[in-house]
Amino acid sequence: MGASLDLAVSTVILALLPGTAAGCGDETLQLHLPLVRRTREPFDGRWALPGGWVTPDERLSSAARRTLAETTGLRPSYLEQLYTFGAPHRSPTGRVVSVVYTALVRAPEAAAVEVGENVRWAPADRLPDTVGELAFDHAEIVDYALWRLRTKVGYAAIAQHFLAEVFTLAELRGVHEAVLGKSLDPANFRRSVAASGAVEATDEVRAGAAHRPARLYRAVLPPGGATGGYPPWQSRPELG
Amino acid sequence: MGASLDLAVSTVILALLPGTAAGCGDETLQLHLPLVRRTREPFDGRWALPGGWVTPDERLSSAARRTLAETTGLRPSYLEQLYTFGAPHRSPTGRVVSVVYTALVRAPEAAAVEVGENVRWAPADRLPDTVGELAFDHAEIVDYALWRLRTKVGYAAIAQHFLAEVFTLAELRGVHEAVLGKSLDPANFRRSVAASGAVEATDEVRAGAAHRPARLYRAVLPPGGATGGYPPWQSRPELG
DNA sequence: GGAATAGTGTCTTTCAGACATTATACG
DNA sequence: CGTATAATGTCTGAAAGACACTATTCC
Repeated sequence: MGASLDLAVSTVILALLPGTAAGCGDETLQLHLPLVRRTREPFDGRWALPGGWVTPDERLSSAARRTLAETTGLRPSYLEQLYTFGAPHRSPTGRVVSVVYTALVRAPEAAAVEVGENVRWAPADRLPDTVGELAFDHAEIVDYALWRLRTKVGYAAIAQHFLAEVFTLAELRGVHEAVLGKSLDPANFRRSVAASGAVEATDEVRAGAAHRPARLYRAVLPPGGATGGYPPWQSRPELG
Repeated sequence: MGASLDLAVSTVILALLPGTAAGCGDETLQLHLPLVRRTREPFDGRWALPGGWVTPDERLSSAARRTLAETTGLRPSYLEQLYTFGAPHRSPTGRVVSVVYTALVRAPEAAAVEVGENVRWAPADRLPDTVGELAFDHAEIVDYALWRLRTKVGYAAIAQHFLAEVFTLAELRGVHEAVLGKSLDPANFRRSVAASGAVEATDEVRAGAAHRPARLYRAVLPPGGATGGYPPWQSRPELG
């Protein structure tokens, strides 16, 4: 029946880490992703997205979770199917179709990744400068994942997956600013987030800084009780 | 390397046809899709989405075009990857991963489809009433395709793919109304379409009706010259 | 009190929606 | 001339952006 081809999953894992880039001496947050170095042909020595083969009995999202855990040890706070890439000559070794996922991880988990000779974090916007050309068509895949995150953050509540369970609005705004690459007006950001109903105030504050303490908020999952009008699943466990 | 599984493509083909549904005696346009009847197990006798297996040397989108042409004879004016479904037990006969595409076809082409014992058009919103339960998870897939079309028609210029090369704004509005299932204010629709830059006026009009002739418009492809800020490809030939 | 950020108020612009009005065809 | 739709004008309310202002904490 089916053709003789190999089905893989790859994941664009994104985390917000302090900008290690040149000229960013400050606390600037920057999108980073973990890459793994290939240790065999094709593209031996080049950096690539974490991934692996799909086994017969697991769902695609489970394969994504498993392979990214195996290669990086990470467990994402958010996982979403991005796109399926299957051009005939993506891989020089034969036909490979890759179902690509996007994952978001929080900074503490990201920091726990054991970086080594064959695993490293790289700033998502400056991949060629830092790690050279990626293997396969992975550079294109990363570009698409970034485009989608940047557009989606405008209408869906996903930025919180970069943060802890409770967070201040300034922290949430920092995430948006880092993702979009521009600064946002604190007052207007506060209003639009409040109006969206995506967060609810807790009765706690974050004190300790040299200014008025900030209230802590928590993400509120689906607006209504149904899917909120967005993807039919994505709020259900997963689908496949 | 890869697991032993079968890779298929299926396509949700959508056309706007006069509503044949009960209670719709008028010119009401309604979203329809062609279904094919299965002639073997599993789901023998049930209706299913057109599709087939991916061959080793064709891109996924080509496989979608080929299989939908083979089963229905259609050649779509628009084709876009929707989602990849791969739950372990979607098919009782073994692991099947389906890359699903959405296609839009114009009414004249749709009318040319040879309907028969094993091919028919069905109204997209009333599938259970007209054709019973679809095979596999195809009902869920159709729901998702409809959801995506309805959300996308709000921000992307895709409704024109249901129309001929030139069209009046009333025709374009009729498409939007049929897709969204609600009527739109002609004046406001005209303004928003003009502001989007998605259409340009020709110097021709459509006369012959008992009222002032309507100007004909043509779709203008990518707003600027680049991708217009939307998916990195989707304006390029195809990718993946 | 000074510095710094949290949080509010307000003005303007933009845009969607409701709806009135004018324009131009056919019969 | 009547009718029907094309196309334009205008008003209103909601939301986004710019920015002034008040509130509260640490030092």
